Amino acid sequence: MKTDVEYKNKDHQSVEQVTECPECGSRRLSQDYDRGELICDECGLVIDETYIDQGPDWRSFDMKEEGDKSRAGPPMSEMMHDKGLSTNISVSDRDSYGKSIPSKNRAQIYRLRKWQRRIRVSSAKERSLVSALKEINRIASTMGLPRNIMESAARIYREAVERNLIRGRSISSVVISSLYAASRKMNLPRTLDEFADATEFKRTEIGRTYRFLSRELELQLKPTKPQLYLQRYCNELSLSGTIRKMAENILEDAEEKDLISGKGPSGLAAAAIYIASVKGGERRTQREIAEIADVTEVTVRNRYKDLVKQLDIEIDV
DNA sequence: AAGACGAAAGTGGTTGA
DNA sequence: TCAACAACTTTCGTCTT
Repeated sequence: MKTDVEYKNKDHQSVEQVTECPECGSRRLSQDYDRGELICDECGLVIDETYIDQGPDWRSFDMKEEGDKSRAGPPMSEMMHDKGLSTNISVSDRDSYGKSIPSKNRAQIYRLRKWQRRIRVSSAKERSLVSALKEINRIASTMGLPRNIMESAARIYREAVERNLIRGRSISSVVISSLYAASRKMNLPRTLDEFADATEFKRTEIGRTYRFLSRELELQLKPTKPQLYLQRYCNELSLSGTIRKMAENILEDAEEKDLISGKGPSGLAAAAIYIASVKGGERRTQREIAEIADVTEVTVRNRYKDLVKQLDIEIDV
């Protein structure tokens, strides 16, 4: 909870200057843009969770080009109801040369603008889409979900609207379920409980709507792998990459022996972390881990006893 | 005193008749 | 709609460090 705070950068100015790992001094850092993280190759420490790709957004095809393309205007985004592509007529009464427009034409321009607005946000569908996208943005921000999840959720929501799946359901329940689905799709899952806590909906409601969306849109998401929780939990417990790797191996073995399916993934992740933390000499109590993973100590206990027994792990407590 | 342990009863959700 | 069911939780007394 305390040690890795120094490495996180709140303001992005200083982010680029990080060239070596504060933990082991290695200069081999890699950027995981999908997760928005800067990670040390040697020890696996997450140096910055909010790393942003500041490179050019296009490949360049020769050396000359490299310098000048760089960032070229806002990217097309699912987060804008028109994907950021529509035209807007300026509000000033000037033409493109900056000369003022004769007053006899002003009325015409005004009408143009009016119609432009109407075309842009035309139907009721469009208008509700705008508010839904705002809602996605709001919830994702409070939960600290990265941009790609928002984009993905927006895509799922759009699809749901197009297929008329909203009928009989509240917009916000579909919004939240889209976010939940997106978080799983992007391999950065949050539990239903986490979404329930961040919103006014109950877990069951979100789950129900999610299953509905999943079926109708054929999202085909596989059950959440416990491994996907390791990164986040280990971070919050200030555990090193070595421990995370150990826990990952344990879960990998468990997966091969078919001990995973049917069990709650967060409980399994918690148990694997507990075993790894004890064996790797960075012990955390069952309670600490249970708290982070949002399960009880008893569950951590039961899962880890299972794993130890079935995988023949020796462990001295 | 804190942590780990495990038994037993309770909870909320799924499934299948 | 109801009962069986599995996973997980709550609670609590006991043992270990």
